[in-house]
Amino acid sequence: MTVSQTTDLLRQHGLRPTRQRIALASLLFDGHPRHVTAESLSEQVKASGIKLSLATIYNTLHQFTTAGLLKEIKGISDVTWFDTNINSHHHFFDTANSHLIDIPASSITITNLPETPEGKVINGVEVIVRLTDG
Amino acid sequence: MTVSQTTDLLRQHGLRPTRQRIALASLLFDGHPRHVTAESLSEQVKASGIKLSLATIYNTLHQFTTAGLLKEIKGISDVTWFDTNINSHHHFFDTANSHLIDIPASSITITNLPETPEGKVINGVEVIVRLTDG
DNA sequence: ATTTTATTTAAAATCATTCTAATCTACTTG
DNA sequence: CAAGTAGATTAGAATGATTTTAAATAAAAT
Repeated sequence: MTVSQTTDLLRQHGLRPTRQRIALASLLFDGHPRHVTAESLSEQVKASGIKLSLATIYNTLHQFTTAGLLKEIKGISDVTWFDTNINSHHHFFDTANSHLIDIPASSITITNLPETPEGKVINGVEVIVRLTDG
Repeated sequence: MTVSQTTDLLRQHGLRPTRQRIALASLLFDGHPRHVTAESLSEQVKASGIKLSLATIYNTLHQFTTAGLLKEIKGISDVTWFDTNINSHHHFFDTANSHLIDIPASSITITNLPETPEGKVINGVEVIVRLTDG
């Protein structure tokens, strides 16, 4: 993606095409699917000789997410939950009040899962159904 | 559950029945399913007039988890991930190296999901298939 | 060119969680 | 039952991810 294409992309999403956003968008939207953390992206940025503050990387990742250019993989809030139900099961997570509700394992069927990568085994499957006020 | 029953439960799982563990086990294993964070449990503890350090609550939650009395709801590690794939899809999470691999949404089927609670709507479904070296 | 408004940044702050090192308590052995 | 020892608890410091603050800078509008 050229700088001018990146500029257009940013403008189309209501974001000023700053030097920093252009640099990050160029790294992120090269056509290959990519999973990044603020830290991993910061390392890529450094490796490519650009200097950006970590705060800007956090800001930009959130702005891109709000703009619909990225998706945040959320899990269940940012704290660790423990469950007295030790059987295999899943959860509703009510984002309005951070409450969890159990979903029986029997409610979820997984079909045509891609092959697990060579040398790896499945250790657990966790399904989170995120609820908001309707 | 009586104190002596709680004591037995702890011993059966190789844990010394200390005052603190008995207090926490009594709160947690009252027969009702329960979802707690260290913080929420700490508040319950305070509300019931007992004094325990937060470090002990963290220690104990992990010990109970290791002993198989609790299950930790893990999500994807402890950092926030962003994905350039904005379509609905799911993930393998390789715990050995913290790598994510996309799973197409079409691979997962959800059946007989319990009714969503009154006034709530489903905002998203996230499936995490945890991988370990096998 | 000037002004307005948004963006970036370094540094401090925050929040969940873990670590440290000292004290204490449960279990074991004499 | 009295010590001893291994394990547990704790306050407080440390850590690590993320957010906030407030000042400096850059983009857009006039």
